[in-house]
Amino acid sequence: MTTTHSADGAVPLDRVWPDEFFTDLDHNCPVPLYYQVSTRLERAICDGDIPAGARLENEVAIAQRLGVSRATARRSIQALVDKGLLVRRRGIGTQVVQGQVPRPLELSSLYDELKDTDHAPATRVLLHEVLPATGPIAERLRVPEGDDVLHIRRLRTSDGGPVAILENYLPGGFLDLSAGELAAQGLYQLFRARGVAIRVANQAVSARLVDAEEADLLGIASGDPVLTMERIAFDDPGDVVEYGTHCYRPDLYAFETTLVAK
Amino acid sequence: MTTTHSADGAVPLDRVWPDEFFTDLDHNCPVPLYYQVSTRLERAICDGDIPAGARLENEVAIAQRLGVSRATARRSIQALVDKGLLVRRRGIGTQVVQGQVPRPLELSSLYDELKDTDHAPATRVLLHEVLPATGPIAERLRVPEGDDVLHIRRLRTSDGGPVAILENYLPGGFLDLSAGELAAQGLYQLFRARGVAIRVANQAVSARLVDAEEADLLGIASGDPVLTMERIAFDDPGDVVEYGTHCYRPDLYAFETTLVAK
DNA sequence: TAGTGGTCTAGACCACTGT
DNA sequence: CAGTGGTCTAGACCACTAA
Repeated sequence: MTTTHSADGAVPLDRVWPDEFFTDLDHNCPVPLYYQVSTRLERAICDGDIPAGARLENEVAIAQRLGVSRATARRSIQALVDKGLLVRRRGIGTQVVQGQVPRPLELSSLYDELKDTDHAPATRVLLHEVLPATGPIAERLRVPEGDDVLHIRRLRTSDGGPVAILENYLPGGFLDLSAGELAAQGLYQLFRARGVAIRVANQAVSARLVDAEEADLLGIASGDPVLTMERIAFDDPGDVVEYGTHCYRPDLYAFETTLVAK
Repeated sequence: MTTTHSADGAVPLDRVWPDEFFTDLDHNCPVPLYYQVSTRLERAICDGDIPAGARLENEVAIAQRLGVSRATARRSIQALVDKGLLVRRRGIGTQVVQGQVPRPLELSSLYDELKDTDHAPATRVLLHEVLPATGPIAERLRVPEGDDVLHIRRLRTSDGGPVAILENYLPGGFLDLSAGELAAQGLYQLFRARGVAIRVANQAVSARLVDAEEADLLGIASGDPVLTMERIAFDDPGDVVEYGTHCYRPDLYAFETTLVAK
């Protein structure tokens, strides 16, 4: 067998690197080089321009072709390894993962998810009140008991049908969030608009039976199950931004994730 | 205010770096330097030896103290940033996240989870058969329809009580997995023992009502809800290793996760 | 302005894999 | 053995933040 083929349509086993996708790298652009490479490479893979199972050229060769250091090339590749698109094996090489399309999804809001998947999200604000934090709420929001917090309850619909009931508590800094704002945008959008970036969140997903009021709101029968999610979200400095307990119609919603081993 | 305090018990606002935790770094050890630093640093944070909210010394100083390059020190810190324990801000510094203990949890098996949390997991094999793959199963396992696959159904108990019913299909390479092995160990343990490393998994969590047989097995009433999980797991080269549909008692189990924003 | 993290380079040596 | 990814170094310049 020779070492280099060029146009064998069937199974390109030899090293692959499509230079043509990387002609417009800009070393003077404010966007980092590794990111430019990474995004282009990701697109080439997702579009199938680099076929599943293909072996990439080795890192030093890639770095040379791109005109960047090996560290930079490596960092670009690492980003896709972390996403589960590429697999590295020492002594072997780097390979595109075999057929599958691992969806991204992480730490996003229901509103964003629905919007991104071409559903039309809408929100009805069922409750909007400021009250002093009771024990359990104060504990979860990490504020002193008795501090004013915002308590909201929303019905989230998608394409007109009810999908979830979202109950949230927010600490003192957000008392001025209006019902109008909450009806028009997702909670996490409002956070972003205020310059609050969610950094970490702890969440637990489970199930229970629906209660009568929820059944009515969600348009399901009493005795039906609901999917539940409880979440505490933290901002950059580690302060609690939101505590929420949500319940979802399990026939309309599931928590889908792609997990990548460390 | 002076720039360096030493023993002000209350609020150590100045830069923090406990040299004493890093006296045993071994440059000749096969375990990577960045990993040695990272694990020690993580423990110091989790044990509270570096208090929540503390600001770390700057990266160049840390690197000097450790006797490593800045890149290595940086990589150690980055690992903890990815875990949500640290926050970096350009022009400001690196800070320990304010009070919380984000649990790890990612791509692990129920068996491991129970074991790690000091519960005693046990497995009863309810079903163990080899059969030709029907359409939907073949599609999910990415094997030709009619290929032999292993179909298993297990009851997982914790401290003697039933927690979940695990139904799985495995492709041809695993037909020889015995019922005895499955009773004694978790599925993912068996994979590891065979040198199969799970790399990526797609999973969806939802809820439904329990059926009569399941209710009996799980020791709950018919009409009760169960938490469901469906998962397809891929190994290093991207081949499907396992397809499973599980159902859990929601009063005994929840999917807990810590999400970190990219 | 001085200090911080964010990026990048051009080397180097090693451990592992196949032949 | 030669080739691969994994790690590490010692520099450098930049963008951002605060005083």
